[in-house]
Amino acid sequence: MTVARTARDRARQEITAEILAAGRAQLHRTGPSELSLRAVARDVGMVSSAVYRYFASRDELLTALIIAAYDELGAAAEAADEAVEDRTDHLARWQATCRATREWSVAHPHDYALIYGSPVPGYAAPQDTVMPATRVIVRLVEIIVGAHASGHTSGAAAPPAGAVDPSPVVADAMAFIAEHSDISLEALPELVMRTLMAWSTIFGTLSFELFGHLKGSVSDYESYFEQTTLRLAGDLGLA
Amino acid sequence: MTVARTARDRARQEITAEILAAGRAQLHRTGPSELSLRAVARDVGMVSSAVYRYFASRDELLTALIIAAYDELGAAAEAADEAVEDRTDHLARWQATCRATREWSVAHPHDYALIYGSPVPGYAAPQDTVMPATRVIVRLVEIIVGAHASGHTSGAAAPPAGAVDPSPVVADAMAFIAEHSDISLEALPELVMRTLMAWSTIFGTLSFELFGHLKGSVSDYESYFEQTTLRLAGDLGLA
DNA sequence: ACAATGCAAGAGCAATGCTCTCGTTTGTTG
DNA sequence: CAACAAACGAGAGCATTGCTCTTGCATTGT
Repeated sequence: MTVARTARDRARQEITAEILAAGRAQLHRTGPSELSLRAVARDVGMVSSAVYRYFASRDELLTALIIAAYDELGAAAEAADEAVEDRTDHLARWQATCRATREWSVAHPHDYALIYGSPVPGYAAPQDTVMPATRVIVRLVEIIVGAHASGHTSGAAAPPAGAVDPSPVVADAMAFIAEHSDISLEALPELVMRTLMAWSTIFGTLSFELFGHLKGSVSDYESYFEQTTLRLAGDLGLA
Repeated sequence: MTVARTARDRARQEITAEILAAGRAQLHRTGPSELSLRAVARDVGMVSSAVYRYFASRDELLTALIIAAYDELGAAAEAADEAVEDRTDHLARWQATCRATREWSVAHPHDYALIYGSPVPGYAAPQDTVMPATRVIVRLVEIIVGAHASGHTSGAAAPPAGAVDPSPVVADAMAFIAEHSDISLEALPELVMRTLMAWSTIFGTLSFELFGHLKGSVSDYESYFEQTTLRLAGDLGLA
């Protein structure tokens, strides 16, 4: 956060925040594709053209909202993990992190759709969004690798017959982790593979729930999710 | 398909199909939320108001396109399964069905986003869409249950310690299968639970791939998907 | 042959994203 | 302190959207 020097700078920051908040509020009422820059302008008592002094386009406003959503979700997940007192109970940490992810998602379905739903066409996520987007999965990786490093594991799911060495497939993911964190996961490609799968399962399940694909198949979404993440933890060898 | 009796009926069916095709084509160029009824009208050489004789609203056009997409995907998956000659090789059938699902999805990303992305706000999927939507998962269930019924299985993943009986959680799904198919899966709640999870993983993975969430983590999407479904098959006990 | 119906066209409404041009306010520089 | 440049808010305007309504024309079944 840069310090606001002049009064104008301060006003600019404030108004920018106001616009973002109004956009946020409108997002909760309508939905990503329905977000109207004019309506946001009305909410903050400005004329539509004035908003363009702060955001060059509707997409730029969306990008800011996307980053905010990623950060909020990431913070919620991290906080839930850190609230677990026994830091060696990796299963509890895993479940808490997953649970917080779901709770934030069902509490903010429109924000969830904004970041995990279909991208708005023609909109390419700028680089600013990638770091906030990784917070949840990075935390999950930390928990899993931490468990394996400290030996708090039971047997993880073994690769089935016919499976090839997943090293080349997950090489990029391993490189990313190696670069952006101090976690060491050399010689654990199968675990990384399973972690990616679990990650996909978690958000696939949430998307299914929030987008209505589980209607008719599952009634108690919370229990279903809980049982799902529990089995994923088992597959990952979390004791 | 009802037989077109009068010339007027025939023209109506033809024009309806033309509108749908134009909508389809436009969808491939832009995206669900960008689909413009006026542009579709222009494509088929009509004025926008004329289209309303065939579809009461933009949402109704979208619904028709959604059903078409579900049916196309379902048909592709079923055809891939049926192309496997050895009907007892349930693993091959599973992999073929999954592979076809992905192939259709990457070939039709916009149609995929239409059915598995964020729903358009205020739009509630009408009842007509639910049966076509179930074709893929029903086929997957058939393969899995068929394998278990005929004994072509190795050990499926066991529920981890602390897991509760998933029966109540998956009761609705079992009731649905019992009603809409002749598959018998009594006393297999854990398998149903794992099947739902695998289903979520498959489409979670596809959503991640198509919506750009795997960028930077996976480079060879095809191999990654293949290895993913292979492990899911293992978890489901497919030999 | 005729009345009823189906249909396409056009005008029109409210709303959208975005651009451009105005004065006005603000901050910096000579 | 004065002058200039940059930032700013307001308003008008453009092209576009989904949708409604009315008006005629063509097709249909009797």
